[in-house]
Amino acid sequence: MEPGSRPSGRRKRTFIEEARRAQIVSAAIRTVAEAGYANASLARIAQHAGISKGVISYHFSGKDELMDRVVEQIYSTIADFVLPRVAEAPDERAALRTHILAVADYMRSNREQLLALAGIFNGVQTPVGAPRYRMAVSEPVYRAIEERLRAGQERGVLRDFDVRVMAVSLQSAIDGMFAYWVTHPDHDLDAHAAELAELIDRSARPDSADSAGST
Amino acid sequence: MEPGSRPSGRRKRTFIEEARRAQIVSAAIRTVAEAGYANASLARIAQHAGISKGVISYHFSGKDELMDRVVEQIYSTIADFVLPRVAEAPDERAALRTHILAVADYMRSNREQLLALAGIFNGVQTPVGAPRYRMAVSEPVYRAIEERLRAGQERGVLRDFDVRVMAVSLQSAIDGMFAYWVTHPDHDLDAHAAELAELIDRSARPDSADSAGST
Amino acid sequence: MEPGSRPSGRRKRTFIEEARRAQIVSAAIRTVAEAGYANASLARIAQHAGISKGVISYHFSGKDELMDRVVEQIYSTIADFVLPRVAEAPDERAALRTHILAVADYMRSNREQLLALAGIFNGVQTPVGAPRYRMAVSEPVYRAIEERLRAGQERGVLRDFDVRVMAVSLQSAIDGMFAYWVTHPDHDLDAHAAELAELIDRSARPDSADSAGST
Amino acid sequence: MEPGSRPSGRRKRTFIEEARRAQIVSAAIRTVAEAGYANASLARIAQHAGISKGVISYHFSGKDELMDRVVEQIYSTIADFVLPRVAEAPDERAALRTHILAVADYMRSNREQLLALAGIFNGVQTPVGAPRYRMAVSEPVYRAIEERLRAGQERGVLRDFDVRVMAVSLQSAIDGMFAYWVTHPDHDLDAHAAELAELIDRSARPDSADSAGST
DNA sequence: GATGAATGAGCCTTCATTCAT
DNA sequence: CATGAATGAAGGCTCATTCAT
Repeated sequence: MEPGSRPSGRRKRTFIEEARRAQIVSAAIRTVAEAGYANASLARIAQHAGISKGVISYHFSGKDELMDRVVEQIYSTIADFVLPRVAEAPDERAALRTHILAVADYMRSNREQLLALAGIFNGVQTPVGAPRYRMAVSEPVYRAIEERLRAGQERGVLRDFDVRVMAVSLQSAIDGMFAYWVTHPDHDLDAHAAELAELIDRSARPDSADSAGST
Repeated sequence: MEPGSRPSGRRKRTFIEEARRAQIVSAAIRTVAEAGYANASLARIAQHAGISKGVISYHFSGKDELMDRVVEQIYSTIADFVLPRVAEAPDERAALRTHILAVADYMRSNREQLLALAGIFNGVQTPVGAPRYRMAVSEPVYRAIEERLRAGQERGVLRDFDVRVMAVSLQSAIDGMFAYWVTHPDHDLDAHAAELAELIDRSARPDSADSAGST
Repeated sequence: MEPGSRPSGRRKRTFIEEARRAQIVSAAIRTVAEAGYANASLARIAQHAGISKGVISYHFSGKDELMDRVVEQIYSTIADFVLPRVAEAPDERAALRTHILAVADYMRSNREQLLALAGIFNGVQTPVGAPRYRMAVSEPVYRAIEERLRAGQERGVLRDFDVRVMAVSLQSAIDGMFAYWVTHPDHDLDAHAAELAELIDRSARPDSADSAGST
Repeated sequence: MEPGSRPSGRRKRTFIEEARRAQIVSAAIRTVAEAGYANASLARIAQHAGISKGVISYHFSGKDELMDRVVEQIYSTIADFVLPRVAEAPDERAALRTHILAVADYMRSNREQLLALAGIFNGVQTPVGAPRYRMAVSEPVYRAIEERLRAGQERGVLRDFDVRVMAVSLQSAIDGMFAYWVTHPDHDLDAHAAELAELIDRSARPDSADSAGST
């Protein structure tokens, strides 16, 4: 019975098997980042990993599953970096600023993951046009952000905007910042992040507030 | 002598040829929207247009040129709709709001163009990962927005933010709005647009201002 | 009724039609010479001639007929140059030498025709592998040469070799000379021709003869 | 990791892979011989070999490499047959005769190789018209022949002709003999070869010599 | 007579996937 | 567990040819 063939059966994986999967996922990230999703054939990924093409098929049910794991892995790595920092912010308004700066901070040294994500997001589309990855993966992120926003609103440090719109706009602006950075490698990412944080803060703070409290 | 073989010579096109090109571009938009860039093969596009595959090669030098024309066409159509409305706004601060609402207004009835654009933007990538379309095509848009922003700053209706960051963030938030709408067809696009306009206005207006002047 | 559709009906051609055919044949020669037979598409030939693709199909029944006419035309032009010179040779032994030198003389200033011929000869093959052009076109040439050789044998100025083998070898050595010249443009064609003439003379002259009589 | 993708690294090949490559090369020879280079598509070659089209792409980097290997293989097979016989000849003058007879002897039972070579030589052309195969492949052959000729001249068994012209003419006459034979299957190849050997001997022997010494 | 337009077959290649070893 | 080998579909593209205008 092949490992990849079980959608939910979740068999225990051997250590060596996990290692191989991690190695392949990592090679996939590098490959998509370098060559784009369209050119990231299993052959090229295997070559990057220094293994044979068949191995990938053995460990993953197909290209789709591999890409799912890639996205999963990147997201969880980002979360591991960002969440602890955000948790330390004094309040939800400050957390917004921290969130933006931390993500930028992380991505500055992990461009490959950025490129891979972007490549996969738009490269893999279901026929009906609904990008399956973006949705499946973004929803939990939106939820988490919204929860924080709502808490801030209740506590009075954030004004009463639509949390979903804010979450979507925030995430989009961050993505846009990265996209711009990718095409303009000399762009000052940290300065951009700081400026964006200011924009978001102004759009989210209560009417009476000025910007004093959040730096 | 095939039409597509002229690299730059810009030969005069017959009426019927223009019609065919338009028909093919339109079919390409529909196809990319429905199936994603990766699956938008010339065969499928031809099928959508009800013509033979060779016709496309006859009228366009290749898939790349076709996609260039698609992007070009969509952008100019959007501009034709949005720019006149923006020009009527009383000042640059109001223009920001108008811009967002107008684009949303247009896109509400032109979802396909949206999907096609998104598909092409990330589907066509140069090996180094720099999406060639997005950059080439976004730059003029950024420039136009920036000019307006700077004018507003000089006139004092907008505060002194970094115009490039604002332009990128604005455009991203709009794109994000559409992306969300695409995956959530029941989402209230106009309400989202109004809310986004408010966010942007708050982040762009001078410190002393309140939201009174722009509604 | 289209001109090209008559295999043997030989309708009278208008002057303008003949001009077009000549123009197309000439463009075909240039194209095959430059790009090789495989790359000499009707489109490219039409482009060379500055006319539309359809014109060729109108005047010739197909690519095959066009190529037939090309070969025909080149052969007859060569014959027009070579035969008068050969006819002036004092005897058949001298004629051999003259033949070689005259052909070389002609080809030196008509490389394109050479290249075109070579391209067509091997480019167009019938499925059974018997190059149809070479045979159909070479036979009369062999016949003419053989006739002269036989006359020389009867008159005693040539020894008693197999005339067909001599004709084939002579023609091949000439072709080989040109082929070599084509790939080595700096090669001294005239010197080669003179040397080859000596080789042939030695192999064809009667046993008792020395080379004195033929220079 | 596909075998064909290694540009020069010369990886060790498995036995089974070599077998497949040989099988494909052999099928290619048969196909080109039967249908001509232009019609020898990978599809037809695969069909001849009884395998799927993809297999060829798997084992060879492309059609070009396959054809290179075909030429290589044929040449080395011919050399393996001819060279030992030539080496046994008493002197260089006799070697010339042996060379012609041996090649004819070999080709008599390997017509397909002949046809394939001819097809490839002129089928594959660089745009500038310089047949890449013929030159690259013929030069070493010319060199080898010339060396022998020069040795014969120094030893006094051959007269003092231009060795390059002789090599080209000899090779051409042999090729012409085969070409004729191909189009005239009933032609007596051995008789032709004997007659050609006589022609060459006469053109190459020293002035004083008669044909006595070489029969 | 000539053209632009359209066709559809065929080309070489790449690819995800399967399978025997 | 891993590999090399094979498959067959699909991709973009070129081409000779046909035909209405």
